[in-house]
Amino acid sequence: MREIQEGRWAEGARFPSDQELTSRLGVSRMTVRQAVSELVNDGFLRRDHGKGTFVTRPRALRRFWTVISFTEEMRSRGLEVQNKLLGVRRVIPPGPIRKALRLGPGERVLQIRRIRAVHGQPIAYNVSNIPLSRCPDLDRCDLEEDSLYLIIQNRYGYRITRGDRAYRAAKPSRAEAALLGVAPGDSVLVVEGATFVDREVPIDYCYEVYRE
Amino acid sequence: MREIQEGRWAEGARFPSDQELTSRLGVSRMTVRQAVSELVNDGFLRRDHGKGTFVTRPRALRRFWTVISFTEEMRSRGLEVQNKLLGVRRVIPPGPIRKALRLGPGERVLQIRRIRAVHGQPIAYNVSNIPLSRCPDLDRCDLEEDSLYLIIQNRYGYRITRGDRAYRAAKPSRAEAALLGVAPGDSVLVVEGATFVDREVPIDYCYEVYRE
DNA sequence: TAGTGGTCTAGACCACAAG
DNA sequence: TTGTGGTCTAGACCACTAA
Repeated sequence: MREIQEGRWAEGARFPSDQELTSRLGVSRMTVRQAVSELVNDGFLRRDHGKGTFVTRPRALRRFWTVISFTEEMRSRGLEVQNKLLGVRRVIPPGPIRKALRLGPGERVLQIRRIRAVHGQPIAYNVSNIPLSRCPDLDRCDLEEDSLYLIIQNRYGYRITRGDRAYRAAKPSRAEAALLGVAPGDSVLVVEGATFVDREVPIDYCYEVYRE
Repeated sequence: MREIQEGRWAEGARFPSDQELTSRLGVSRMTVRQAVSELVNDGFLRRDHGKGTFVTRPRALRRFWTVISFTEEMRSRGLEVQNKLLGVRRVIPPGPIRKALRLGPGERVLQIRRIRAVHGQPIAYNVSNIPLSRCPDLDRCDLEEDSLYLIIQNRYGYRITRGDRAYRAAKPSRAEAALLGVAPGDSVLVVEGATFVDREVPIDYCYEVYRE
């Protein structure tokens, strides 16, 4: 009973209710719901409790926020994210990071090390480096609770406009393997790069290791 | 009835059968199946028809290939991709692209323009620039059928090792809006950058516009 | 053959939204 | 109050797998 397909419905149009499909197709309601659920999962329909079922444009497959922010990417997939703070320090960054952030020789950054977990399983190890001159007293915020980029935008009034990322497959260091719960020989995905606000001002240089 | 959670099962271990859960928890089988289906969808369990249900490690949320290759990313989500070839030309690339690809002044690239579609809906506009010196006669391959990066690896023996990408939200050009079927004022995601093989040799400079 | 998952039935009660 | 989706029941038959 899978003959319900997308027949060029207009976006936002009302889709037949469970009851209507049940009687029209002569199948039981559980069967209807299962078929409709597939279309909902594929992003063609949206159910509103008490209101009805509606045709929706298939959700965008990539959006600026979902590629730039780990938290947003996971949420867009309907997964809950836990951030575990490993450490927060004010440090003078190494040369390449200083360069990428366009900082003067003595300027310090806030180095934030975190483990991102989904369903309690560690997924990624993340190090962010944020210039203190651009986000003063960032270490007074609740960095464990919510999206770092949300804080940067809401508390400091920046607008994040661009993200540069380099992707490569690699072997984790011993410490990274231990943090992610993988074998040292396993392959991991390393993502690295700067995030920019407003007029091309770098606000973060992040280094991430994803379990693969 | 959602009290079935992940209780640190070993990977590959057998999960209780529907029947066993039904009698053990005192609920009906449809209820059990719905709860188990959620765990299957979230990647914690795998069902094998006739064999049983097994614990599986949650699938990786980001892998090198799924962030580097559009085709692979869509396939990993269980979606079918269609590539529509708009045009293939041998051209001398503009300065910034020539620089990113580390080409000499007169060297030519194969410019490949494509529309990527999922479920018949256009999702992205993509322009790849591939040095002909590194992939001679690439225009003789079937570029519509399959993954460009698969061809580069299989036919030319390269191993793709790194991808650099810059992400930004933008407004589409009039031509891009028309190709993607969006309004000119809508926001789109622009992705741009080089892909590298082996010893940091750039093999592609791609420019992509995603519907948002 | 016995056990598993895949699908389906014909009901039921509930929570939510709108008139 | 009515109609909607969310959840659940207690069965049933089928296809697949392995002994």
